[in-house]
Amino acid sequence: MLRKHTYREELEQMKRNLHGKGNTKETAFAAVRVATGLKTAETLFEKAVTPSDVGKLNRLVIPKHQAEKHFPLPLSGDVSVRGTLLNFEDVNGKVWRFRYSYWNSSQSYVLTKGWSRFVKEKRLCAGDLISFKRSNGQDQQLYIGWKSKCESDQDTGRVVVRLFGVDITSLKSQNDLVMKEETEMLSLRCNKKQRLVTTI
Amino acid sequence: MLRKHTYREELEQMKRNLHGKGNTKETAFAAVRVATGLKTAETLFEKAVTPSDVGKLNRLVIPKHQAEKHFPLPLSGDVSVRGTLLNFEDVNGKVWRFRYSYWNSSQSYVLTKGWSRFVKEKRLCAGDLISFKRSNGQDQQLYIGWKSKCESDQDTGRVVVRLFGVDITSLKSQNDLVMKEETEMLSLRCNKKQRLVTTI
DNA sequence: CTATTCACCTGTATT
DNA sequence: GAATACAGGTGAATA
Repeated sequence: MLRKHTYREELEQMKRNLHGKGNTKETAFAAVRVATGLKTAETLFEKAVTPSDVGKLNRLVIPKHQAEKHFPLPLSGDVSVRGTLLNFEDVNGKVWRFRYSYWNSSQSYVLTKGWSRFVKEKRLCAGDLISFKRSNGQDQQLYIGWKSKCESDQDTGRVVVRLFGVDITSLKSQNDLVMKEETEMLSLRCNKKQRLVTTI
Repeated sequence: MLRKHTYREELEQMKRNLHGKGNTKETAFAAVRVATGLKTAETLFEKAVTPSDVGKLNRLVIPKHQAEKHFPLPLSGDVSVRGTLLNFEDVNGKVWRFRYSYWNSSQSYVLTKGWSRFVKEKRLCAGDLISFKRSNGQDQQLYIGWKSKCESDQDTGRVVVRLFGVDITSLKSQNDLVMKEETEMLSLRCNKKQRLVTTI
């Protein structure tokens, strides 16, 4: 099913379709799949966020082993620099820029600046699962995903369902990726209203 | 009783005695008195520690007046620097390095880093009395002392009494300084056993 | 002002 | 036993 070699072509085709004539629903969905690149992104690791990760400390601890394996800090004269910025794209195509650094005092790797905004927008709760992925393509684009620990409550899909009264329960049986793409297409058109709901 | 002018001579004599022939018990006790310098240390001030001082805040508030009088923070361009490190020697000769700084938010002077370890090792409880002293000698060495608010329970002397079954109750009538020096001489020889007891 | 960010710190659980 | 990882904190600086 993976078609890495046609990726760039698909992206170009998507752009043509979106800005040109054939902007059908199906084309748009495909565009999202391509734009987010998740179909060819490998999951680097996942973490169930702790109360502290989503609390007032405004930071996410990256387990050391995963951090050093997947997010090595750039070196400056044989010493890791203080921090750097990492860009992650979410399933909606939104890019999140986080400050990523190492805290000497606690010997731990953390995402700091920008993280609290992600927690707020995604309504992350303790126990929710976040995932970090990297595109297999040339761009090595990083992605960030999230899943409610209880798929049946605060999930994005549910919110949209209640918003528009549209029965898309059948989408639940499909995989999360497709579901989130569908809900994203809805939220793109009704962004403000959804925000109102999601901030209740 | 103070014999400041003979201090350095006494120290030299102590060294000669310790490393030479005459290492009697009395000489050793004198050596401790000299080494700790407490006999010529003046007490700067005392404080009965509060529950917060020995609790989870991991800090000791130094009364402002005493702090500014005795522990002025170094200046850097007419402004007190953020913090500094102060070394205090306890009666056992152990050096405690505390971070000492001023908290703008509470307008108070505090000992932070290192303080909780002192609380734990000395088993400080709310109401216990701590004292700060400074050597009258050239070194201006700082000392820290502590006294249980209830001399008859967890005092260091008592622990040693129970440990070795030696009746040194008479020492109680002497001043704390001498008592602690005596008990120190015992603990120096029986360090491990005492630790076992004091960590019950 | 408040909220966020930053660079520290520590107790506890685990290895 | 010691060393490490990290969840849960802090004050201060900044936006």
